[in-house]
Amino acid sequence: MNLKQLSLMLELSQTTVSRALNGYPEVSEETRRRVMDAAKRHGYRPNPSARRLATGKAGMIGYVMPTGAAVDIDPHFVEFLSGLGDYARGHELDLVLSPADAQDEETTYRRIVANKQVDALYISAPCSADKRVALAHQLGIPFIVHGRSEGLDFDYPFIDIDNEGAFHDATRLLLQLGHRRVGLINGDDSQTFAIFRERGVRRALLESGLVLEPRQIRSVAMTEENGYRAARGMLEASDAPTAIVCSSLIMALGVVRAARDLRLSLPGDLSLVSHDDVFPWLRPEHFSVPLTTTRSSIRAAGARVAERLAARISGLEDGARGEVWPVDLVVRGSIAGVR
Amino acid sequence: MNLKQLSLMLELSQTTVSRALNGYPEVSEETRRRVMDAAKRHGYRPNPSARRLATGKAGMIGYVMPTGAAVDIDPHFVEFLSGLGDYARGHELDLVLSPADAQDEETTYRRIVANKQVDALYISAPCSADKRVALAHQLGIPFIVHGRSEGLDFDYPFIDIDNEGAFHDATRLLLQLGHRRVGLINGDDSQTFAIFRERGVRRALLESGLVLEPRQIRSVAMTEENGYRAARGMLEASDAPTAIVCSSLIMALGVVRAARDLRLSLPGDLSLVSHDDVFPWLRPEHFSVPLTTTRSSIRAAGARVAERLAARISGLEDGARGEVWPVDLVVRGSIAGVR
DNA sequence: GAGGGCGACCAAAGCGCTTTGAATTGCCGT
DNA sequence: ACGGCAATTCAAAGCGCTTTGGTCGCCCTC
Repeated sequence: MNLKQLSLMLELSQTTVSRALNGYPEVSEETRRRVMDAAKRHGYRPNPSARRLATGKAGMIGYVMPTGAAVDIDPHFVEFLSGLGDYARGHELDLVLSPADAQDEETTYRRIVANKQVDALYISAPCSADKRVALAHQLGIPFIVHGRSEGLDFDYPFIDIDNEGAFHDATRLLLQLGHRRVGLINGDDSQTFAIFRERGVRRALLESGLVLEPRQIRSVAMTEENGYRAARGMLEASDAPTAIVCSSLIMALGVVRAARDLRLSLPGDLSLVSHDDVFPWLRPEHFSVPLTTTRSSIRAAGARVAERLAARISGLEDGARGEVWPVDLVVRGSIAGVR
Repeated sequence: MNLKQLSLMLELSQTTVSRALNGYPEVSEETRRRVMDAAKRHGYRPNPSARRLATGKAGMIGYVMPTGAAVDIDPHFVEFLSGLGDYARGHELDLVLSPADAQDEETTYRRIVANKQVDALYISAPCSADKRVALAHQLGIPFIVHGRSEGLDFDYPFIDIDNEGAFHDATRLLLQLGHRRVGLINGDDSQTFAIFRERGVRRALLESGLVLEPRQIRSVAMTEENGYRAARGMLEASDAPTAIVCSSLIMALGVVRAARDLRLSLPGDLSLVSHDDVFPWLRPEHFSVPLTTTRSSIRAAGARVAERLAARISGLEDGARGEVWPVDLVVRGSIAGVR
């Protein structure tokens, strides 16, 4: 059943039927009702390929996915995707993942924009002066950044959590508990979120007249093993921290293991705070010692990104508004006053 | 630059240019070279929307992603995706994720097939007599199942790992070490992989004249917490198992935690084997006691699925060949002879 | 030398929509 | 009675490809 057949059946022109269906005002209410009705009855659905060709709109949102043998997709991504899907489902928005060579994402961005394969895209895990953000901006495709990029000479729309505030507050709490040597086990510091978190820790320390020693900070890919190594490295040193702030639950697993290997008890010998993106399959309250966390649902962020992308596509949103979400600090058993 | 301009420029018809570009034989080699050359020089790329409308082929592969507030996407998915992307990248194949109401995926399947939004799709985590597999088969769209479904009255193409063999071998090894009470902490047993794994354990036990008691088996969603609960439940019982086989590393984390809480040492008091899908961020060799695992890279499976989907799209593959991959049994410190 | 076959190319008809520009109608004011 | 105007409707021209159904030479065969 295509438009032609439907219009023949209704004894109307394709124009009128098309307009009726797409809510244009210049069609009488009665006609619209008739058309809508017939369309529903015959299960007519406009062919998206044809519509795409005619309008240039794809009805899809895109994500350029870096791939390569050495590239590991962040497990956070799947939770983000859940959220995106939650929203997109109700709006018949599909998501297209375009795999790209991690060394050369630009080609892929250019391709999907030139081909009009998607109406909007989102960019995740930006670094400073992120090339992709600059490119999307320059190509003029609607986009939302999940996270922030610093050092670009234009504004852009984003949603991010208050990483600096979260880590500041976590660190301040530890300081209030009497800790003086606080270590930071951070994610890869080419990424903005890690920079902000470090900044938060530093600011809190500074407020107490302390500084973050280079030995007390590690920036690594967020795996269990890296968490372990980083923690061990710090904890075996002579000026071992009495508290550690850590950027992901997965690394926190490694930190806990390191503490155990070194016969340090939590929270007696070591206080630990981790950021928690809220995975259903690994919860801080179920660690052997329940973990104090800075918590923000990455899934909720996914849903919000989808919502804003949809708004941008339909012209309901424009401009460069950035949204920064506050982060919960959830206190559990893994922190205590310093001995 | 579109086909028309290019053909004008070359003083050839659109037909000939199109054929030259698409490798049809009825164009002279010289002309083809000229065309190819000009296309490259002017950066001509056929408009995919137009091509789609004309051919009905989308140049994309699809995945219907169940979503909903209560639905958690499996973290395995992201690794699978990595693999898929690794292959797809080299072939300019994009993946479209169509979010669907987990209660009613059929509507979404029908939509994407009717709209010809994708040329082929893959189906993951099938259950017995999986509706989606039946539907894809019936709708006649090329597809590959990652995993298997039993109880369908037709054959279909799939790739799966030898879950039964893996769990059989793991269990047999434990039996050879003298264990007589082996527990199984399995994934949700509506899914085929869990059924096969259980079958493998049962078979191995049977070969030693043993049976798997209902108390010694748990089928749960694969979270850390569920692993913990299941292990605790088993280990606190009077006929506690001396060895546990477990379906995922994440659950194994919970099992280890339970053992620790109960002051059971690994492998002294409890032997543990887990299945390992090979995540970069959580490795069995880095558990406090290195874990013996049945190992199979889910990422490799993703790449293979993409490869076969591409082959199906281009007509290089058809029929219902199923591929079953062997699984490594990697022995590490978490198992020992029974005391 | 007529007929057939073949290699190379082309004009035009789709694919199924949206959108432009125009036509038709009824109604109002003057 | 007539021009003007708003409300509806329409025919046809795109969108940029692929594919059908040719044409046009040219060589080969009998």
